[in-house]
Amino acid sequence: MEDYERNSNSPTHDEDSDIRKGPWTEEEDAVLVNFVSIHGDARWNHIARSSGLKRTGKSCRLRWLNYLRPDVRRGNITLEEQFMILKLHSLWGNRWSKIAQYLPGRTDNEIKNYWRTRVQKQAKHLRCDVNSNLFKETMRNVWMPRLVERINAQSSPATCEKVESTMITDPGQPIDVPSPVEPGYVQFDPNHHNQQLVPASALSATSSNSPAETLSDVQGGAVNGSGYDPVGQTGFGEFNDWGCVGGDNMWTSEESLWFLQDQFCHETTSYSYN
DNA sequence: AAGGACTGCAACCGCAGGTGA
DNA sequence: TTCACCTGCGGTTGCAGTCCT
Repeated sequence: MEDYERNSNSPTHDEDSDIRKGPWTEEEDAVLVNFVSIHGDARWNHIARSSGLKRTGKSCRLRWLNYLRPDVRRGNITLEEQFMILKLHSLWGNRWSKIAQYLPGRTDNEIKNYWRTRVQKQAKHLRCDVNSNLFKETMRNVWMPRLVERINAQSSPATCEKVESTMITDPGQPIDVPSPVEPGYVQFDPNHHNQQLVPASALSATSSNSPAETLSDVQGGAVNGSGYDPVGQTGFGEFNDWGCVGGDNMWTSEESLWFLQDQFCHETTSYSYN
């Protein structure tokens, strides 16, 4: 995506003013980074005016927070981060900035994009609203347990206890709220029984460097094993982990729920449901 | 090979809340 | 108290890259 910015045409100018819009250039980035390093990341309108950048303060702030900030993490959303997003979204809804506080280095914009492009896509394929009970049930009872399986599978038994039933929360029960983590650290313990801080660098070294460990992999890997999202693109006529059938044979919500309940019976052999 | 469809994500927009004069 | 300005947030858009037919 960096290429997108670097290769795209130069930013446009507002007709009425001299304000630039569109992708940032390397030169603009350099100016902004230099200016923020000297004057700090506050008073964005002042920065915009004083730096000579023909950008609005809002634009400068956004560019800094979402891209130029030194601690911003880029790359795939890890399994742990996916779990946190699902869990926190079930608590707070579209409070992206609040959710982002619990995912160090991830921006609200990135999380928002993740939700819209990955999660809402699944709701679409289930033919249900992302806020519907059916979708929430699917997320809680199918997707999150699978994430846990994957997380456990990639964790060393010596260093990470098997994640057990209590992380799969009862729909009627509140989910325990984790605490915001200190910058530069990633906190992950789905149970919150073994709260621990793990250096973000360590986590990214193990998880984010694995391109296949994406949501789509979690969704379809067990069935199709292709590494390519079978739900969003292909997988017609095949069951996927969301308990629906793609393409023209898409299940109705009722059928999905029926499958889900059946699936859930199997899930509970591994995860007891409190 | 070509072109249409789809995807992912950076960036913009509008609004609300906070703050200070 | 009111107004103007600033900041932050969530929603939306635009577009390059990728995939599919």
